[in-house]
Amino acid sequence: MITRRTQQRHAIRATFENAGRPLGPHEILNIARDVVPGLGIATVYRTLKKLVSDGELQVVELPGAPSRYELAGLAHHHHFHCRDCDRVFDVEGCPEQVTDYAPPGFRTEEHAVVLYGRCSACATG
Amino acid sequence: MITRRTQQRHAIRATFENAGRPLGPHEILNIARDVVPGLGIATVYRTLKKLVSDGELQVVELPGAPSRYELAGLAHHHHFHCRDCDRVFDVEGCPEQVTDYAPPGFRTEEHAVVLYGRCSACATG
DNA sequence: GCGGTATCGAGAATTCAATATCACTAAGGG
DNA sequence: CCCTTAGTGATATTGAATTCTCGATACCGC
Repeated sequence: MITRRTQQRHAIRATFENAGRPLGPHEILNIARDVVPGLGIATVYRTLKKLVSDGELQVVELPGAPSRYELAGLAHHHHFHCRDCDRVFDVEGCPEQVTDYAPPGFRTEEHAVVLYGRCSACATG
Repeated sequence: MITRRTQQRHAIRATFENAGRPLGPHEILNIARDVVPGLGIATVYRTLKKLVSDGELQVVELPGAPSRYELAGLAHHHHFHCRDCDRVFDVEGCPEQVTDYAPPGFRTEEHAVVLYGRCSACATG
């Protein structure tokens, strides 16, 4: 099964490289359609799935919201979810001692921090 | 619209008071059925909705998982999600400075921390 | 260029949490 | 105890995200 280099896949990859933040399927669709007008949502999902299983992208799950996707291999970071525009942004820095908060006997393997509020664009308006 | 005191509603309330941790609809169903054998999932959802709008319960949203519910009015805290048994537990303590991590210009209003790993029961086995 | 086939696009289908429907049950005031 | 009706249980339905189907398209090795 040879992997071909299609416009669609290229446009989706480029979308992530330009965005610099996690993107949802419909965000990707809207942005990548500027490059590939006929792009369909099925192709977006198909491509996301492939890029994730190829290790190029990572799934970003958030409370009460559909998954976002971001480039794999980024340094450990967390996320900011804007309540106005629903966009998600990366947040640098990490309260590493959070793992100590687990009750006695619990084995903590990972953690996630999500901030909620208004992004700079929405806080201004 | 008079509110009646039914066995079902009482059993569901008692379930939360005994659990001491956030519960999902099916967890509630299973536990409360020990008291009210015929209990149906529709009643669980109906009752949860009512108790939330009455301010008795709060919704706990978690990444990539159906909502849990917990008693309202608890002190600020966070959550631990066990990857083995899928149960959620409360975690005391809070890295308050996390809100400072937001990028410049962002207005942070709230935050959530979720720990992942094995709860004490699952870590032992 | 040609051909084989990976990939695409549109729409149908699936999944699963959550809600609605409706005939039946039972809480509780009189 | 009786009657009204809030509440219940089983099941159908919804809604949103995601996946599948299938005929059409376009990579790319030859």
